Amino acid sequence: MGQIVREVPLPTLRRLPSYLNYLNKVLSTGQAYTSSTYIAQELGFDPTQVRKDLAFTGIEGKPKVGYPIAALIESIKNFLNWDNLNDAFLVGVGKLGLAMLEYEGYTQYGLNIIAAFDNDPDKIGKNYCRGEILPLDKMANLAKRMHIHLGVITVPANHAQEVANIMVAGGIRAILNLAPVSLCVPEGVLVHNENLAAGLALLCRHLKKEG
Amino acid sequence: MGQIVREVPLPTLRRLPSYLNYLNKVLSTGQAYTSSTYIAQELGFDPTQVRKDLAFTGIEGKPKVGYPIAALIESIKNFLNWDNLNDAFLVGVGKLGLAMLEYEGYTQYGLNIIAAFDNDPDKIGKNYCRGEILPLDKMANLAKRMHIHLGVITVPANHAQEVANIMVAGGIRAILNLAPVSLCVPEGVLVHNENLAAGLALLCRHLKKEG
DNA sequence: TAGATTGTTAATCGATTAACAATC
DNA sequence: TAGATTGTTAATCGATTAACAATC
Repeated sequence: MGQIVREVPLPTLRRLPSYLNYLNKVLSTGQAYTSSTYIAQELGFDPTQVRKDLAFTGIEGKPKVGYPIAALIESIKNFLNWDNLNDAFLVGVGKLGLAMLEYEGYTQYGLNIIAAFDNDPDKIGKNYCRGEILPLDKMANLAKRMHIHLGVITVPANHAQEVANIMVAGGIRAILNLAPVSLCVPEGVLVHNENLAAGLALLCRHLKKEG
Repeated sequence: MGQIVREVPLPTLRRLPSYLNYLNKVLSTGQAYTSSTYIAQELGFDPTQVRKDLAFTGIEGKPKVGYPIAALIESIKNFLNWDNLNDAFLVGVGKLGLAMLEYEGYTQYGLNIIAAFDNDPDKIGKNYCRGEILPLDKMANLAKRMHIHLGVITVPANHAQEVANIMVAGGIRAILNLAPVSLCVPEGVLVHNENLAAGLALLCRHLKKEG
């Protein structure tokens, strides 16, 4: 697994998008400043935690006043690399893949899927909302040529590792894996497994406890 | 012996599905026993952690031998309430909602979506793969009558809280929220927010660091 | 100023990892 | 038996929360 030197705590990184959501909401009301107390109350966090999290992004607050909202949003976005879109390739144009391709909102989170691949001859050449489905065997070369570093895997579980290998061969260094398996990748490549199993475990266990 | 039922650590709960994945794979090779060492190696965990996690489900291993795979799978499934399917209502038949409805694999994770709701007149009455889309205003009553306790939210962010309120009114006690907002629900109701923002934060930050 | 708020250091809490006796 | 493995207690690590001086 890709081992990374981690200067920012992972929980902090995971919370930053929540701050962004809240801050955007408050900004649209015309407010200019907000404080860790308000943010914490709204999101159910601890105020100290909020201050520490935000400090990682480099923002400086003003005692008595709080944080300038617009600057704070920029600071978080910059920290997450969300001020520039990260171009990505998606592999696996099934139902889930198509839903990903057609959803517009991911640009808000720095993700810009610019091409989709599959190895099903029935799909290759077909058009989706924003382009044509390309053959999987062109992916690695294209990724190299276009300097794509982010990949999205939406193939069935039994093909996910194979696709990951191809992505790595194409120079991709960060993979959003929506297949329900954990993947092996070399050092330096980061995989994030996003599948519903863990969430359902929490929810189903909760229901079991409550009877 | 009469044990104090200690609350299960959340990280443990999140890891249990990974064990299940691995164990099912090994079971299909015909092996009867496996050990914490092997499991840990395969999944990149610590062997002690594996033993502690598994102990929470009530399984007992045999020194020198390890854990009986079939029994362990049953133990985990039972612990997660995944041996019985949890019937669920889904609200919001957009692209993502439809992908959820058409994917068959969630039954493996204890989820069984038995009805889909929307408030778009153009969608109500239309059929998806396994049924008819129902009007949202029938949802709360139906949930009560059918004793549905699990809900899936796949509406746009700005309607998610409203839908959550209706679910709670209908007696739903566990919500899988796929809209990119955090929801307020009363004590006793568990919401799991499943959106890609946190994962993308990790991946995009990784790319930024690596240049 | 007075009071709210930041930024930081210290204390607490919980999860992970290490050590090891008991087991078959 | 001998050696691998479990289950449990102790040590470590990291994140959260508390306390508080500095600030405007």
